[in-house]
Amino acid sequence: MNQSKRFLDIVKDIRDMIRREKIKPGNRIPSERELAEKLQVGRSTLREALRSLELLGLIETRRGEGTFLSDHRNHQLVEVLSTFILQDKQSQEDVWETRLIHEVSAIQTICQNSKLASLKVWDSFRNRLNENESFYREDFVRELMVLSGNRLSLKIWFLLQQYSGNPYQEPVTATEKEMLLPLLAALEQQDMSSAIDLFKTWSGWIQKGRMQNGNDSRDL
Amino acid sequence: MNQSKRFLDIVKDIRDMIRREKIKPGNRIPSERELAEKLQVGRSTLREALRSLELLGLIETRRGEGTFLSDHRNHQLVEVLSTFILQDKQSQEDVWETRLIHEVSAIQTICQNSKLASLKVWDSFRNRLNENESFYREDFVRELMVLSGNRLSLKIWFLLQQYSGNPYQEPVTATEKEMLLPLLAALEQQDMSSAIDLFKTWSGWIQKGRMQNGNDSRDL
DNA sequence: CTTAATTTGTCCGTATGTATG
DNA sequence: ACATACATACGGACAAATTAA
Repeated sequence: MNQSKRFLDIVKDIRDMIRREKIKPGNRIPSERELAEKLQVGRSTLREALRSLELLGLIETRRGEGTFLSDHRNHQLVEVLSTFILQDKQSQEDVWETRLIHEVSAIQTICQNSKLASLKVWDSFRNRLNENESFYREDFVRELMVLSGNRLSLKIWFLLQQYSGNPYQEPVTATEKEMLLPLLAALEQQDMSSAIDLFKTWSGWIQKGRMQNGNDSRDL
Repeated sequence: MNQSKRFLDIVKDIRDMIRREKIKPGNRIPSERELAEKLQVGRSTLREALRSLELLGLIETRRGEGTFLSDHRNHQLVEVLSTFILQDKQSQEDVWETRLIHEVSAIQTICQNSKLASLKVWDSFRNRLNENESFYREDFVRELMVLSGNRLSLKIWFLLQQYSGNPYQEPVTATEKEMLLPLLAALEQQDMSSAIDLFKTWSGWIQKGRMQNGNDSRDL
C-alpha cells in the first residue's frame, strides 16, 4: 500500500528512533550507512529524508563528522517558506493573525499575574525608550512570550515569527515609542483591556507599513 | 566558497526558475532529469532538494506524471515540526492552555463579526441541547474554529486537539448544558466578555475531570 | 487492448572532501 | 603522515506508475 512516499516513512522512523533512544538536541544520530542498514533502505533514499529534515532545521549535518539533532533556530526555513508559501495573501494574513493571537494571549496572562506585572523588566524597557536606544519589537514581544510561561505557545510563536517573513528587524519609530510608554504603564497596572488595545493599535500600525512594500524582497 | 550545502543552492535555483518562468500553483515543473541537466547537478542531489520541498508541502510529486507546484496551501509543515517539537515531555497544561488560546481567540473574532454572530448554527446547537440530543464539546468548538476563518489557527488547533490526549469524546453533562445556553445567547448578542467568561468556566470545568485520568495516548 | 515512452522511486558503486585519532 | 569514519556528489541500473500512440 505505502510503496510510494517511502521517505515519509523514513522521516517517521527517524523521529521514532530519536524518541526511543532519547536523543537530545546537539547529540549525534547514527551515520547514514548505519541508518540505511537499520531501516533497510538505500542510502540515497535515506539521504532524501535527512535532507528534508535538514531543510526544516531539525537536524544538522557536518561533513566528516556526522548528523546531529539541531538545537533549533535555523534560517533557511524562513526564506524557503516565505518565498514559496507566503506568496498567497491569505496565508500571509493567517500567519500574522495567528501570531497576534499568541501575543495578545501572553499579555492577558501577564496582566492576570501580579508577580509578572511588577517586574523590573518594564523599567528596563522604559529606560531603553527614554534613553533613545534602539528598541526592537521582536525583543519586546519575545520577552512577553517568555514571561507568559507557556513554553508551547512560545515555540509556536517562534515558529510563526520565522514564517512571517522579514519582520520587524528595524527599530521602532518615534511615533511608536509614544505608544509604548502607555503600554508599559498598562502592563504594570494590570490594566488588561488598555494593554491589549494599545498593543493591537501598535501592531496594526506596524503591519500596515509591513504590508505596503511588495512581499518578495528577500533573498538568501 | 559555497562548496558544501549544494542542495540548498538547488533549492534556490528552483525557486528562481519558478519565479522566472512564472509557474503557477498546480503547474508542472520540468522533470528531474531535465532539471539535473539544466542545473548541472546529479539527479540524486537534485532529488534531495525536491524531497525537501515536498516535505515542506511546497511541491507535489506523482510517480509517472511529474512534479507539480502544490496548489492548496499546505500547512503540513506545522504538523511535521510539531511532532518533533512536542517530542520532549511537554506538560499537558501547556497543550491545553495553548488550545484554549486559539479557542478563545476564535470566540473573539466571532463576536466582532455581526455576520458570524447571527447564524443559524447557533439555533442548531440550541436545538440539540434542548432536544436532549448528544452534544460533544469537540463538535461545538470545531465549529467555532472554522467560523473564525483563520485556517492556520484551525490547523494548529487540530494538531493540539490530537496531542491533548483523549479529549472530550463524551457528551456534555446536564450541568454543562445549563452553561451552554447562556453561552450561545452571548455569542448571538456579540457579548464578548460574557461569552469568553462562560466559555472559560465551562472549559475549566471539563478540564478538571479530564486531568484525573492518565493521559498520553498519542501516536501517528 | 497493447505497446512504447516518459517520469518518479529506489538502490548500488565509486570517487572525493573533511574531521578525528 | 597515515588510517579511519563520515558526509558529499555523481552516474548507472532497474522497477513501478502514468500517459499517449
